[in-house]
Amino acid sequence: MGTVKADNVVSIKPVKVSCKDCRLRKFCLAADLNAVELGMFERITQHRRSLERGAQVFHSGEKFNTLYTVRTGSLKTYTLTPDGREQITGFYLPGDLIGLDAMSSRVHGSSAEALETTNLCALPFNRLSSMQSESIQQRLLNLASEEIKNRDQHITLLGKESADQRLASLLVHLADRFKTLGYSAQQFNLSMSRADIGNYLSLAIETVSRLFAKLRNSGLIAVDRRQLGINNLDELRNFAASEFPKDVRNHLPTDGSRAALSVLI
Amino acid sequence: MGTVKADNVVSIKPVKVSCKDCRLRKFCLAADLNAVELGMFERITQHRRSLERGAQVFHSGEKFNTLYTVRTGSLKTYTLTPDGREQITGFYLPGDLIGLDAMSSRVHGSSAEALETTNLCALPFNRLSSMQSESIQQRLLNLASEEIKNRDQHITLLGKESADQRLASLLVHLADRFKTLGYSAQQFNLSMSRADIGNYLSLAIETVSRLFAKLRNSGLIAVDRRQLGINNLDELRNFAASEFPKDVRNHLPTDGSRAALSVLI
DNA sequence: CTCCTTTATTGATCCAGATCAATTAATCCT
DNA sequence: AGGATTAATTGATCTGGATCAATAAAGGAG
Repeated sequence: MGTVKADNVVSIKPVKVSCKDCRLRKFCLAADLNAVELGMFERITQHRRSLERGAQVFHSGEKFNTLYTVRTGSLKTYTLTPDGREQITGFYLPGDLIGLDAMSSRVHGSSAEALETTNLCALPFNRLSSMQSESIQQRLLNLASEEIKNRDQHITLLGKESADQRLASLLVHLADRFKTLGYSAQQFNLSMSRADIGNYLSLAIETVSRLFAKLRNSGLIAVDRRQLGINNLDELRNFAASEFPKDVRNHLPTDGSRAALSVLI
Repeated sequence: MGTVKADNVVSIKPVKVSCKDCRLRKFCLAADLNAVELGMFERITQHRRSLERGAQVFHSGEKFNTLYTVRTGSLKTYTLTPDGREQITGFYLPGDLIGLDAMSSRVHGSSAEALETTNLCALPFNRLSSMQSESIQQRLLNLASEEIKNRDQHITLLGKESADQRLASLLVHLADRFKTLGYSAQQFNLSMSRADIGNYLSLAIETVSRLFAKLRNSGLIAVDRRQLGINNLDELRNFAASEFPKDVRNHLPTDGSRAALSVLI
């Protein structure tokens, strides 16, 4: 990441993929637009940004003027603590919109960084607003609302789930996201490092490593470096939402149906 | 809280306070409305809800159709973990809008409960939408954006701050909020229990109690049950944002300027 | 190819904050 | 008022996950 991260110049070049044919349209701001609006939208969205791993899309503190939709690749967003440590607040996959938290103050409150080679659609906010499209306003509001709900989920994860459950939850969440996007939920690549995962889940990287080993030993997943296979998504989901609070763990029945889990507990 | 919480019937009665004269207008959805729009808004918002402590405004899973603005009092919002434990996601004070996270799915993803006697303005969402007011749309978007930013802050608090910093951060945050509302930042009442504070900050209630004692002993605050006095807001703010990660704490200079802090560390 | 840096794994030890326990102080009934 | 429930404080002990440490494995640059 070192040299790449330092001062990566971002190439801005039009890429010829019309919104009309875009596989991701139903996830993006243009979801509900009619043909006419879509034309306007496409004229506004002509700029695409291509990023290498480690490249920053925007920094906390910068002036906000553009929303971005992920077209390919993935990103992380993060805030900084007063003493400069980074707290990852979200991972973003194709179809996701980033920058919503800056709409009000017009200043970015978080930073965004590509986790791998990533393509974005840049949506200049003022021009979006000037479209006066009811559909887009609606969509923005819905996406912001979803974002709040996601954050609430994550707060609940950080506040109430054990280390094991946190990692399992993340994997299940990613699997579900990939499935929605039409990719395999059973087999995918983790574009984020163990450090990123630990940071996001508020766990030490050694703990993350140990938990991967634990899940592998239990047979729930197969993991080799960043390549992940989920052997039993339902059971992994059960484990993530395990209804056994810490103090009850040791009193589990080891009889049959929870065989794989018993390895874990 | 017991019997009150159980099945509190909520009285819906018009209260004669016009939005035009409302001291909280600049914080609420009606912030930027012109006289005509304000009239429409007021006709929509005729219903006020009055709640006793422990009364629920809405439950997670319920159909969403109304946003609420806090007029007096305060509330907590919370999600439930799969095994039924509650995770508080926010405290809401006069002027705050609750329910934004449900706009997209039209189903509440969290619950809201009054922390004390509380009055709300109920804003039926469909009727708001039908106003087609650009100002209101804008305002909704901005408030949702702020809400995302607040959640990011809280995630950072849960993920990166020590127990001491968390409590100090909450107190500073409350002080700032009260100040914005025109109340004293130095002296206010904590409407939430120690249990609520602990839940919100992800700390055991015993820890919260000990931290209050610690802050009191340091001279930064005065606290008697739920009555809080902040003796030195700036120093409390410094402490909350203390740039000394856990591992450096013991190497602090004990010389002068950080005298009060040294009691704490 | 080799050297170097980064990322990940695994083991040993430690500690911040949780849990357990006992006491006190409010507040709520009847 | 008096007994009962709930909220808060304070002390003693325990533990999940952090930190420290060493090693391995994978890229990456020349």
